[in-house]
Amino acid sequence: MPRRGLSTDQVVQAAAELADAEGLAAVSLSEVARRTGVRTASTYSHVAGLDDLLARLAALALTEIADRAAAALAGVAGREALAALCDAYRDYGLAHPGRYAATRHPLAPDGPAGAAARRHADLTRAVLRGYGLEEQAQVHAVRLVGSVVHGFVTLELAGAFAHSQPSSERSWRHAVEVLDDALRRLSTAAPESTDPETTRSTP
Amino acid sequence: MPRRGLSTDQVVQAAAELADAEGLAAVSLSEVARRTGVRTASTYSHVAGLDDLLARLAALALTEIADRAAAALAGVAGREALAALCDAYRDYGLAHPGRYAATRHPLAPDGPAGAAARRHADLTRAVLRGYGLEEQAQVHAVRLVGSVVHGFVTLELAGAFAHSQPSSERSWRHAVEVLDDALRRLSTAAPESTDPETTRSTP
DNA sequence: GATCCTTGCCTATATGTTTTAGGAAACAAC
DNA sequence: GTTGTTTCCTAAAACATATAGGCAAGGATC
Repeated sequence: MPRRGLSTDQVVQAAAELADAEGLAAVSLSEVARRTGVRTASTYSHVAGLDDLLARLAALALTEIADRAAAALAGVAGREALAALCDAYRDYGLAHPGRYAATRHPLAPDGPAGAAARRHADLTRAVLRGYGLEEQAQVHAVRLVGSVVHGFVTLELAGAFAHSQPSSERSWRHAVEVLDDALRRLSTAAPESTDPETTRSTP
Repeated sequence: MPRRGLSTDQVVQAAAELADAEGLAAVSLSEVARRTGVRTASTYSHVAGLDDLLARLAALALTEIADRAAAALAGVAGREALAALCDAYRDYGLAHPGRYAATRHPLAPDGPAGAAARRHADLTRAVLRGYGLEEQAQVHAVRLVGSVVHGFVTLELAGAFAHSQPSSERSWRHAVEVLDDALRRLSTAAPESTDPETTRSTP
C-alpha cells in the first residue's frame, strides 16, 4: 500500500475546498478522508479530531483574509484604505463562503488563530489611524467597522439581500460610504467628549 | 405505556431551551428526545427531521424577536425608535444566544420563517420612515441597520469584545448613536444623488 | 547493506446520531 | 363497541467520531 504522503496542511486544504463547495456543515472527517483518498481513522494522524480541524480551518481563513487585507492596504490611506479593508473582507467572504463561516468557530486566544485575530485588529487600527480618533473612540470604531462588515457579509451570504432591488453591491458601496462619513465626523467631533453618559467614572 | 402528549411546539420549545443552555451545536434529535422523555424515533412524529427542527427553531426565534421589537416600538419614534429596535435584537441575542444563532439557518422564503423575515423588514422600515428617506435610500438603510445590529450581536456573542476595554455595552450605545446620526444626515442629504459612482446605467 | 525508528496508513471496534419501517397501544368519534 | 387516527415503541440500516493496535514505507544510523 503506497503512502499518500498526506500532511496536515493538505488535510486542512481539502477541508477548506469542501467547506467552500458544500458548506461548512458538510465538513466532516469522513468526507475529508474520502476526498484525500485515505480512511477516516488515518486523518487522526494529521489533526487531533474534528474540532481541531475546524479550528485550523478558522486560522487558515483568518490568515488568508489578513494577507489580502494587508496587500490591499499597501499605499492607500483614508477613505480608500477603509474601502480596501472592507472590500478585502467581503470579497473573501463571497469567494470563500465556507472558510468565512469557519471564522466564527470559537478560537483559543493562544494558538495560530489568536495571532491572526490580532493581525486583524492591528490592520483595522492602522486604517482608523487616518481618521485621527482618540484612543477610546478608536476602540468603538474598530468594533463598529467590524460589525458593519461582518454583519453585511453574513447577511449577504445568507441570501438576505437577494431577490430584492437594488443590488447588494450598491448597498455595500453605500454602507462603506456612510461608514467613512461617520468616522470622519467622529474625528472632527469633540475630541474630549463631555457627554455625562459616556464619561462616567473610569474604574 | 402512557402517552407523553407531546406536540410539535413542545419539541421546538425543548430544542430552544437546549440551544440557549448548551449552544446550537448541542441541538440533536437524540438530546431533544432525551429531554422530552421519548425515544429518538418518536420525535419524527412531530418534526420531519433535524433540519426541519432547526428551521422551526429559526422561525420561532425570528417571531419572538419581531414580537418584542413590535412591542418596544409602540409609542416611540425617531432616535428612540431606532434604539428600541436595535436593543430588542441585542437583548434577545444576549438572553437567547442559541435561538439567535438558529436565525442564521438557511430559511425558505415561503413557510413561517419567511413570514417572520418580512415582519422584520417591515418593522425596520417603520422605524426608518421617521428619517424621511426616499425609497432607494431606505432599502440601503434597512440593510445597513441590519448589518450593524446583526454584526455587533454576533461578534459580541462570539466573545470578540470581551476581555477588552471599554465595555461592549458602551460600544453598543455608541454604535446606535452613530447609526442614528448617519441616518439623519442621509435624510437631509441630496434626495436625488447625482454621484456618478452610484447612478451608473441601470441594466 | 542490515538494522533500527518514526510515522503514515491500515483494520477493527465502540459509541452516538440520523433516519426509515412496521407495529402496538392510547385516545377520539361514531 | 367498532373504527380510525395519532403517539410512541422496537428494530435496523447508514453514517460520523474516536480509540487501539498493527503493518510496512521511508529514513537515519551503524
